[in-house]
Amino acid sequence: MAEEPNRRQYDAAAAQTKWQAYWADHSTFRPLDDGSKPRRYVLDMFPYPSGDLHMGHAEAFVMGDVIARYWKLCGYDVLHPIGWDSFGLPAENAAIKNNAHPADWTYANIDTQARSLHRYGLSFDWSRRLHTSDPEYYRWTQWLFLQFYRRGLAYRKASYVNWCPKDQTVLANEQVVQGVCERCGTTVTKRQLTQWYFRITDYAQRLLDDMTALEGQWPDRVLAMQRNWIGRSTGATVRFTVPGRTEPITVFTTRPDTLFGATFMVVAPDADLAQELVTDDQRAEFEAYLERTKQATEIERQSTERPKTGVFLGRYAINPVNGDSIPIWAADYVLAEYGTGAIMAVPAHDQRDLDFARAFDLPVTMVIDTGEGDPAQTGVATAGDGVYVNSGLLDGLANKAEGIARINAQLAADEVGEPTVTFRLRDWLLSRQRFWGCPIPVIHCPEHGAVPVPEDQLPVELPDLRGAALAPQGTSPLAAATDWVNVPCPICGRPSQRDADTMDTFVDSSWYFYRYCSPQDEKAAFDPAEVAKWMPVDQYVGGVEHAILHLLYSRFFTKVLFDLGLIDFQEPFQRLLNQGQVINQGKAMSKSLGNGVDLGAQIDEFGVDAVRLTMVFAGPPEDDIDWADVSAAATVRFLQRAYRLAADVTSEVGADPATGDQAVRRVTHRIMGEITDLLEIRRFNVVVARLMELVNATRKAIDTGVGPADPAVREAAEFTAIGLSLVAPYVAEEMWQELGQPPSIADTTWPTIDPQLRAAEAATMVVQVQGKIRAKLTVPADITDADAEAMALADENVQRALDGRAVAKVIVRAPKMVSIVPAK
RNA sequence: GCCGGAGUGGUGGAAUUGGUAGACACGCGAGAUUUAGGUUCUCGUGCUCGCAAGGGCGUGCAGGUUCAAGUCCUGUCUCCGGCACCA
Repeated sequence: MAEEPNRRQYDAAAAQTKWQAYWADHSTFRPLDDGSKPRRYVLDMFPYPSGDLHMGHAEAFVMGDVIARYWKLCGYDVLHPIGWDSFGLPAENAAIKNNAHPADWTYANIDTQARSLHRYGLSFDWSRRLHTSDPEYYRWTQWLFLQFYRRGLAYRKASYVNWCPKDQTVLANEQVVQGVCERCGTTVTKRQLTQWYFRITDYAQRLLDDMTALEGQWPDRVLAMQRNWIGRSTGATVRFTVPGRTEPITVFTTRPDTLFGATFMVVAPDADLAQELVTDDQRAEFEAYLERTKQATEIERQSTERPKTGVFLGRYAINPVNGDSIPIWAADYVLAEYGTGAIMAVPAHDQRDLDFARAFDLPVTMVIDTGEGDPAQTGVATAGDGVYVNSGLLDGLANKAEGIARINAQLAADEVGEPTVTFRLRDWLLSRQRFWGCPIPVIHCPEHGAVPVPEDQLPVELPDLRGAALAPQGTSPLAAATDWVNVPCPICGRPSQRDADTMDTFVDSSWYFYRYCSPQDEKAAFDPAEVAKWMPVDQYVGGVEHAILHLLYSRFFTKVLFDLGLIDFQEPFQRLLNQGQVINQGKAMSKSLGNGVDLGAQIDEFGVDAVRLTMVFAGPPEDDIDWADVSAAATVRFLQRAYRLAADVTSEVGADPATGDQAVRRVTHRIMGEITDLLEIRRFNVVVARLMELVNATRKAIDTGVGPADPAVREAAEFTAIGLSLVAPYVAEEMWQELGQPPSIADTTWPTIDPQLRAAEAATMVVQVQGKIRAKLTVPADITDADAEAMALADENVQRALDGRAVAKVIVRAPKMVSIVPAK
């Protein structure tokens, strides 16, 4: 049945079209940038342009939008920009398939997403839009790379790297998840390659230390994950002399106090050290073992259940504390990349060492008696506290900290070791053998080696390759583009080659939030003066999937920019909000499960406001939303109810609410006060619940109370519209217009709450006798303690509960509660 | 194993500093409107005993502190997320 035009109904589709145009025409969400207001920067993690927006985007963006719109109403000059992280593999794969250029697919998808973002009613400043794949952007990614290079923070190194056989490219450590490629799920293998790295390990301690400032501002789990990833561990380095070798072997241990129990050593088979130590007699066996190790996938290698394997290298080392000669083995349970790639094995007190000792019949010496039995017999290594035995200077001691201190002192005195800190974090491998990324601005000259491209020749633009020319070959497609690759050396002019790899796309996204501050700058990556005005970011919003990669890299970049003197702060994001996922029927949406929910279809059916409001109301922002558990249809009904309040108000614009009904005002101010508090602590779902209460209360006031002409009802309806504008901006604009107010509601101000009105609502007072509630009395909000007590004792239910007993004690918390303790 | 988080009705979830457990919704039930279905509106809805008035129980489990515990303390179980042969 066709609806007649009705001012008591709002038409979601028409409102969307109308207000999108209005906001664009009036630059409603472009910051004034004139210094007249305090500034705030709200940043959403920028999307990757793979197809249209999905439900997950919708949830993330609405959370950021609530904050941005709230701050704008509170009188801040809000920067809320948007752009695209537009380099990356899917574009390249699409180009190969369609015999096209990756840019075709990329920019077409960006257009699609941009239209959807407009429709979704987000308060973005579109004038600052950027794409990381634009030469105007990646020119400065290259420039930043060169600054890192000059500071010695970008370097080339040959080593075994993670290799994805499907994508035919190397991966950063952070991109290998449980032994498989984070992107395509293929099992990752190892390859020896010479690649570019960023020296993020130099910043490990600072990255760790500065997290204390983020405590309470970032989710605990993100901080925990980063700490975990950085993996600081304290211990000692100990040098073991090796007969027949000038250099000692250095190991790292967290338990130097167990040194007397070190009965053998183990080196990583793929470390250079193993190659060098192995005797000729053992070489054949070692080489065979090394080959097997290299072929083992990460998954096999990481399996804890896997039996220990290894090979004796034919050499011995001297235990520096007791002079014992101990054999040196190679085994793949020792990692070449961690510590020094060699360990002292203490089988009695480390389960891995004990498993190895038992497998190869090596001696086990208990040096800490924990009373749990000798590990050599039980097969269970003991790691707890106990009394030192067989430990020379430590014998009899029962304190681990003291034991470590004493042995460290001894090692220092003998000049064979010292306290040391080691990190799990490894340098960031940034080369990728792919086309659709930022070219590394380096030219390899036979004479001068790696030569930076002069800054005035940036950007090094990508050549026009398409289709099959982009197919994975194990080397970068750029290497085959001879016209592009072959260039003269910038120093000597000799025939040289460009570096044919591109950068990890996480480099692009590690600084985009700086670019937003001066997006059209042609002279610099960013204008330090603009950055000083807006940054650091006040609120960052995005998925927890970036808890380590993107956020750690961005923090690293920020510290380097600080060291370069370009900025004066060391953390880029002051507050972080991780919104949850949108799932359906208990599971992540996926094609194979057939449980996908299409955002566009939801919007077509319910309207943008209802979809946004449903997302916000579903639960706390960090929680996952199961779309099967929520009802967008119910939200549509609520929005219509809210709209009808505005349509019903009959008082004049500007009618003084002070002349209106005070009971209505008390409810309005109490609820809006609560909403303000809830916004500060980001409980947006409860904000919506309170708005529903306000709508219900105002409805009642109109229908069965003071009626639509009371100025207090106008105030309630206006406050409702303003509160609603954060979440459901289109219906809020319609309400605002219906109330006779000039557009846009986004240009009004957040209501001032009258604290007296807020506090003055009548309260329900609970009376407890012996801790049990015996009465609920309605009392004035300003009741005195004495009156409250008297009222409580006068209540007949209370008297019945007292049952004639005398009152021993009364605790009064007027106007909420009176607690009576009877005498025994 | 280590680190982080969470356990509240049939469901999603509320509950600043200890002070009415279950706000607000969904769902469900009853009624009104409607030719019917849907919509809309009203009332009810933690469990339990009771015709009722009014009791008893109740925030994973077991203790404790307190006039008062979802909230604090001790122990314990379960689930989710991250890391993990990291020396």
